[in-house]
Amino acid sequence: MAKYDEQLDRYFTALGDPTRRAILSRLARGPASTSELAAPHDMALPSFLAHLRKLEAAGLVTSDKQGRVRSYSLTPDALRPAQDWLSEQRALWETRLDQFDDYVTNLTQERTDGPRSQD
Amino acid sequence: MAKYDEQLDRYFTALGDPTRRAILSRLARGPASTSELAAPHDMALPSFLAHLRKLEAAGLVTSDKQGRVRSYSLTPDALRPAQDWLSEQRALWETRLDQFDDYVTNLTQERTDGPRSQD
DNA sequence: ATGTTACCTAGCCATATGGCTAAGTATGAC
DNA sequence: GTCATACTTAGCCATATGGCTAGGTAACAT
Repeated sequence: MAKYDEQLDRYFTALGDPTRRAILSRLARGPASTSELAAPHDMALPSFLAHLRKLEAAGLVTSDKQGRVRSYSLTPDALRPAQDWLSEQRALWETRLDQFDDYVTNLTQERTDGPRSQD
Repeated sequence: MAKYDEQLDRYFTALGDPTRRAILSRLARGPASTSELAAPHDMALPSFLAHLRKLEAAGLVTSDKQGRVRSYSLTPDALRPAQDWLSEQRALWETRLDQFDDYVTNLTQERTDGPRSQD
């Protein structure tokens, strides 16, 4: 499964930067224009715009330009995919940690010197 | 809050790569050695090792070397922080989307021409 | 002791990322 | 029309990232 999910790449990569997470937190308090968003960040505007573009490419925010002002807001269900992926993984491997626990117990008791390739 | 959470940076950045997510999925099926993990990836070993190191630096996996074999396994609660951050953000902004809805309604009714800088 | 296996280190290279300045475009104000 | 505002584009630069080969080092096998 998963034929190389580039969207998920952009997603997590976008979240892996403090400036971008700060933007998201700020937007959580309501929509804002480019310059409003940029103000607290000590960074030239073009550099800042690059972050906004990445967030938008990742589907985390959307923007709408009216006149000369571009307004950004959070994409409503944007974090769902990440949460889904994470909880899926977590479920998978918590199950597995249990099974592994079994396996080790088993091994200790039986002393079967086999490899663990159980793929 | 959040005085620049570098761990969260490493975390999300580590997840933002298909090879590394594949490693995690593989490990969800049980611990494995370096070469077992590397096998399905068409990549030179040193390049692959770099991914493993990033996952470990992010706290997503742990490793243990016995003899000449290093075995990797998932860090049990590793995905919690990411999940927590995500659901916190989501809660925040879903609340806010409601509040914003209120705000807009209010604005439409009262016609108060105030700025929205409420940070 | 010699060889093989399994991993590690060092160093190189190409591209991506994240920052900058300078200059351009388009809208709103006068 | 002229000017200020609010982005946007273009192009430069330094560092980080992700890949490679070549050559270790340490453990197991013979």
